[in-house]
Formats: sequence, structure tokens, C-alpha cells
Amino acid sequence: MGRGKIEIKRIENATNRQVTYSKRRTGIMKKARELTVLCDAQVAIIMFSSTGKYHEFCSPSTDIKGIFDRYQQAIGTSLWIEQYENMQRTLSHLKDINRNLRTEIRQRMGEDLDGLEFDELRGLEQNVDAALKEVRHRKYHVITTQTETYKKKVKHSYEAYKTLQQELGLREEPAFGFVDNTGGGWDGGAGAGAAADMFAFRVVPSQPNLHGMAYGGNHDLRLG
Amino acid sequence: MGRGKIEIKRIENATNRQVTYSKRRTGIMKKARELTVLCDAQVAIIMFSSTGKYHEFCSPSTDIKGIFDRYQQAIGTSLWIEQYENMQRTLSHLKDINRNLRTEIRQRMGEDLDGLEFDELRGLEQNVDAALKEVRHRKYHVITTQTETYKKKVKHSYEAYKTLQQELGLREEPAFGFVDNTGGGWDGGAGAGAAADMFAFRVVPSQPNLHGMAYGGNHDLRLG
DNA sequence: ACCTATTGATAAAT
DNA sequence: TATTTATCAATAGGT
Repeated sequence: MGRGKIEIKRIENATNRQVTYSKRRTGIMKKARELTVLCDAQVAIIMFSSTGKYHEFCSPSTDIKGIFDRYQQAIGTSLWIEQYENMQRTLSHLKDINRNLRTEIRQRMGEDLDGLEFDELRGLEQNVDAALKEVRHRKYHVITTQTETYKKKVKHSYEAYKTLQQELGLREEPAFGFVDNTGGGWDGGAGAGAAADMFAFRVVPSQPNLHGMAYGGNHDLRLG
Repeated sequence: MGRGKIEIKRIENATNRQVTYSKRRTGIMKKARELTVLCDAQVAIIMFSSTGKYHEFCSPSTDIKGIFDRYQQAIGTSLWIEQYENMQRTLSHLKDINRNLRTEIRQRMGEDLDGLEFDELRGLEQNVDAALKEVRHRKYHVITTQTETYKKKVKHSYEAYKTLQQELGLREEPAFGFVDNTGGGWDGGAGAGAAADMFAFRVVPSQPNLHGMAYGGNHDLRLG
């Protein structure tokens, strides 16, 4: 139908494709409308062109949602309600897990222990005790490594200083001393007093906030 | 197009209507299929005849649900998508929170400490230390209370025994002794040896499982 | 279902 | 994008 028959395969010329789409779309819509009237049928059509534009047709007695609802009834299985309910289940499961995790954290913080049996308390104690040892060990490792690093920096700087002094042939007493008796205190020159603070243990626990998480479970769980 | 043109109005003859519906339906489906191929478009058609039978067409690259989801996005006013996406957001938010909670628990167990600064380690240590004190305190409280309860039970039982003995006018030496030197061992009569185990501290931590949760974060988070 | 006269749709040109 | 028109496609009514 036209000045020549065409093969039913993708039209490569984008302009032609667009024109053909427009004409044939109109044709299908017209056919659908006629079918609706002639045969007392309900028809819904949704079309997307290759450029992303959408067009729709729907019998006047209803609307797209009506047709789709009827369609879902017809095929029995609901397309959306199913996964919707799946998500509901997943959500409540996640909430349960979340609640349990919070409970575990609170108990690991020494709160909410009233419901625990003696056996559970004993297990928790041993677990927390072991964790404390791990944390202390790690802390010791970190501070030791850091101290070693500082010592090396100081040493290297001192040697560089001496080398420079010798190269310049200078013999004056240095105006400041490189002495390796602080166990720290070298921060690259921007303020030698900062590192000493690392040895000051706070007496009052400060609710540390690791990785942006507030210990104590203030994560917002309220769901809209 | 036919042996004579017809008016576009409802066909009153039911047989003719059904025949025409069948023919034209096939025609529309064919047109839709051609449009899909020729113009690289996506088309979805749902039709209901006046007798209630339904037929559908959908471009092979997708399905009815896919087209409808895209349609809802296109028109903006989503009938289902909106709450659906809300749930998606809530879900991923919950997953994030759960991941953070797990991280916190692991760190409270002395694992995954590599990423922590010294300050954070110090805070964590103090926090865990305080928690350990709380747990120990609670454990002590529980065992003390329990011991007191057992003592009282033993005492009451002994008194009841004595009273009964006097009322019966019996004078025999008791066949078993109520002696208060165990510090426990009274479990209501179902097995007096069980409570003694409460004082046996396990040397190897046993991964206690509080409230059905396995310490160590094995909660299943995989989502379908 | 099939046939076919006839109307309808549309490809290409403008 | 709209119109034109030659041509092909769909289909109404009959079998």
C-alpha cells in the first residue's frame, strides 16, 4: 500500500522511520477507535517511538488504568502487587534484622541486660572481654607503629641537618636541638606539641563515633 | 475496504460483530507488529471483546509490565511507581543502616579495626571497657539474686519438711539432708546437679547467641 | 475458513 | 509537517 511495497524490516533512514511511525501510528489509532465502536470492545494501546516519545489510545468508556486492572484480573496473576508484596516482606524482614542488630549492640554496650539469663550474660562477658583485648592490642599496635615512624622521621631529619651543616662547613652550635627523647612529638613541623596528646587518655568515655555512626543507635529508622 | 463501506457504529448483529472483531483485531495486531519492526518502536495493546475475551500484543523486546512501567514514568503521574520507588529508597536506606550496624558490631567484637585511627580506637576501647563492667555487674547481680532465691527455697523446703515431720509425729532421721552448703543446686527437684554448672566458666568463648541472634553477623541479608 | 470486489492505508514525492 | 496520488493491504459480505 503505497507507491511500492516495502519489506517489513527496520527502516534505516531516521527521517523515513519517523515519518512512517507517525503515519502508521495514526492508522493503528484509527483502527483501534473503529474496533471500539464497531465491536463494542475495550482497547488500550501504549506506544513508544524509537525517539522515546509516547502515545496512547484508550476506549472512551474507560482509561488505561481501568484496562490494566481488568487485564490483571483476566490473567489472574497481578503484575505489580506481587513484587509489591515481596518488597513489603523484604522490608519487614530488614526491619527485624535491624532491631536485632540494635539489641545486640545495646547489649554489647552493657544496656538492656535485664532479659538475659546467666548463661547468656556469661557468654556476652567473655565475648566483650575478648573484644576488649583485641581493641587494646590493635591500639597498642597503632601507637607503636606511629611512634616508630616519628622516631625515624626525627632521625632522618637530624641526619639531613648534620649533612647540610657539614656541606656548608658551618661549625656553630645549632639554634635548636634534634633530640630523640620524646617518643613522639614530630608532626612534620606544623606543631610539635600535637602528638603528645595521643598519650592523654580521656577519663570520661566520649561516645566515639566510628565511620560516621553514633554508638548508641541513633540511626533514623522512621519510615515514611 | 470490503464489498461495500460500512458506517463506523456498533454492529448490532452479534455474529457479524464477533467476526468483524476477530478480523480487525488480527489486522491491528499485524499493524502493531509491523510498526515495531519498521520503526523500532515499543507497542503494547490490550483488547477486550464485547464477550469479555481478552487479547494482547507486545513488542518482543519487552513485556506488558515493562511498557506500562515506562508509560507511568513518561506521564509522570504514576499510579504504582511512586510508592514502589519510595519502598525502593526505604529498602536501600535500611540496607545501608544494617551494613553500618554490622560494622559497628564487628568493631565491638574486635574485628575490622584496621581502618580506625588511634583516637577512634581509644574511644572504642573505653566504650567496650565500660560495657564489660556493666555486663560483669549485671552477671554478678543475677547470680547473687539467684543464689539468694535458692537459699530461700531450700530454707522454706526444710521448714516445710520439719513442720510436716512434726505434724506426723515422726521422729526418724531424714533419709536425705537439707544442707545449705552448695550455694545453688536447687532447681525445683528436676535434677539437682544442673545448677552447679552455672559456676563453671567456659575457657573458650562460645559465640553466645542472644535472642536467637548469632554474634558475628550472620543475619541473612540477601534479597531476592 | 476462504474468496474477492471494494474500500482503506500509506510510501514516496512535493 | 501536510498534501497528493499511485499502489498495495485490509476487509465486508458472500460462500
